[in-house]
Amino acid sequence: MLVIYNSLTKQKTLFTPIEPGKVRLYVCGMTVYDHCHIGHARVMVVFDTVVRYLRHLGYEVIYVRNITDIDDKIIHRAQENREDITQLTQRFIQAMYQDTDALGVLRPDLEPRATEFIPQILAMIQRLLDNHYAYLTEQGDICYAVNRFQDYGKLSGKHLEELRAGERVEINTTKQDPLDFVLWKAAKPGEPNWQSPWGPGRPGWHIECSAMSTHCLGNHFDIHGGGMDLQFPHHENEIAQSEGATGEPFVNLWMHNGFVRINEEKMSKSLGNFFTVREVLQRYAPEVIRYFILTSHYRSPLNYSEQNLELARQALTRLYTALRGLSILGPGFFPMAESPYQQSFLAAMDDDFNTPEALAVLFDLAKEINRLKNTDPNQANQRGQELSHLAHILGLLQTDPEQFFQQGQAVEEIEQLITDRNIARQQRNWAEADRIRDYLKAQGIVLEDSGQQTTWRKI
RNA sequence: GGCUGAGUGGCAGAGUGGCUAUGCAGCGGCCUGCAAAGCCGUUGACGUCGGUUCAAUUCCGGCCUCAGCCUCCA
Repeated sequence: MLVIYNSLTKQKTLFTPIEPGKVRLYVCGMTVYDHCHIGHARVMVVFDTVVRYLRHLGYEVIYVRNITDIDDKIIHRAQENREDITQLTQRFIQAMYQDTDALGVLRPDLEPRATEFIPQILAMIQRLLDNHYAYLTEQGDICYAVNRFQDYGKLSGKHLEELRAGERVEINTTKQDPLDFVLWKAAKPGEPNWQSPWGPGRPGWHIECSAMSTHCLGNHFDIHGGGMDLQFPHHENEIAQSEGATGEPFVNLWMHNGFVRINEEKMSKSLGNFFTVREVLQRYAPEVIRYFILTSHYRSPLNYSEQNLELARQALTRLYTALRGLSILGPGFFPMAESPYQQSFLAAMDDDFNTPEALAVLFDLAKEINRLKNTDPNQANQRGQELSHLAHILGLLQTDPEQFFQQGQAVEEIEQLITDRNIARQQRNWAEADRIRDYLKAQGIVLEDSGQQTTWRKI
């Protein structure tokens, strides 16, 4: 029985899809004006894991993750670069795919882009105007009238009065209420724009997600996700827009993942303390980054540090070591019916996607495999199969162990040296054998002798 | 100031009203030419002050500290 924490009710509740057996899920994706950083990687990996698990449970999942390809930051960046906007966004969309593919993030089923949904956006704004949730300002913008929406603040636990008290003074505004937000921005000279009944302009940030999610998944769908920082105002505004326009409940369950932190501080663009995925990939295998993300529960903070990445590398090494030398058929094969490991794993994942606990089960399994390797190779293979099967749900352990250990090293040279060393060992020339081993160790290659065989791995 | 969330052993990080989380590191042993890996055993913890209870790290309350949102942000 899958239980998920709902940001809307601030409680864990039994997950019940609107339509039995089907899950409709929307996640706020990237604004494509720069490379993915580790914070983006976390959203991608977390919800990829959610989708993988839902599918494992047998749900038919429609996973939608949008791309924001028009907004202020994109326009500014394009101006800075003296680059065409489409060229800029295309470039970073490609870069995003490189990063997410590396991390084992499966592509969403639908990936709507704001610029491709202008008609739907205009239609929704028109409905909001018709329903008196929106108004035209003197500047020609369309704004959402926050006080018209009864439940405004229900997601973030905020009240209009309190928000107003802390409001910063905005100058030159023609809004009726400082908390009102823009649905449609009238075009300024030189800015990209689209035709609308209210003149040329472009969509505000929040409206695209309302238009795209309801268009792709229907007015009322199961799960909406994103980073914690989107809870307010972005998701709050999405609710106001969608429910205001459709008159139906928008989303049953809101999931928000925690931040990546550096030195007890949020990793963010504005603080400038971020690492891009491609930077980190230069030093760590992609799977290490994925593992690292899954070591902490998705709602907890994730502390980024070189040391923690190193811990992740070592932990993953232990799992791959257990798999080493076994014959694994692939994640689809899993002959065992009743298994205490599988049971614990599923129980952990059923409890709001508790990946740290699920990973702990993988280590229990690894220990069992290591024991069995000497006593019952057949059983060891079976458990190895199980390990691979369960890890697959998390998107882990899907490469060949030797490949993981070798990581693009000059394999032939190393194996020649190992052969040389083993000849020396046969001749009981320990000095020479140790010299070769130390030489390789200095290059980060560790040798392991077992019986007649010598294996190696890159640290 | 308002609203969230968190404080667990050397580090990372789950969890539980009484029973070993897990990984890395440490200690003792097995294995090994010596190692490495692996296996067996083992040390070590729940911010603080009260309350509830036979029993609290786990429930309740106060306090302290930290992070986040309230402005673009995953």
